[in-house]
Amino acid sequence: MVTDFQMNVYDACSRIPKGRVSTYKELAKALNSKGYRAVGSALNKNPFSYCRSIRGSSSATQINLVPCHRVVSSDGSLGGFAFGVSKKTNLLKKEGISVKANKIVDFDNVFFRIK
DNA sequence: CTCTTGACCGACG
DNA sequence: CCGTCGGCCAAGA
Repeated sequence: MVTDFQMNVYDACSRIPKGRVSTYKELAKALNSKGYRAVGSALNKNPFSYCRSIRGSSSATQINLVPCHRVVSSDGSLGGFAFGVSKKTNLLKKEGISVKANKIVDFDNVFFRIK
């Protein structure tokens, strides 16, 4: 089942624009909480994962999927990913974010602060 | 209700 | 620049 907390996490996460990244801490803060770890756990169970084949590619912009790969650790390192960090790296690069040695390049520049 | 387990964080040595 | 440690918080056993 999906708890309220988790939904809040997914919602906050989905606000991160393409080509930018945020942190677990920032997400928690947006939820008015200090449960950084809990946020990570929630993303881990993310039922709306980006890796789920975006079939059709038809047209519609119905993407209600949560871009959980745009969430990294507060020190700029990648953090984790349910389908493997390498997968996460690829997705990020595909969006124009460079990653090196398991860290976001120019982190301060691509960091997105949630309202 | 009480552990235990994380995609975490910050301070310290 | 490591590795450890204590603190956080939600879920699940």
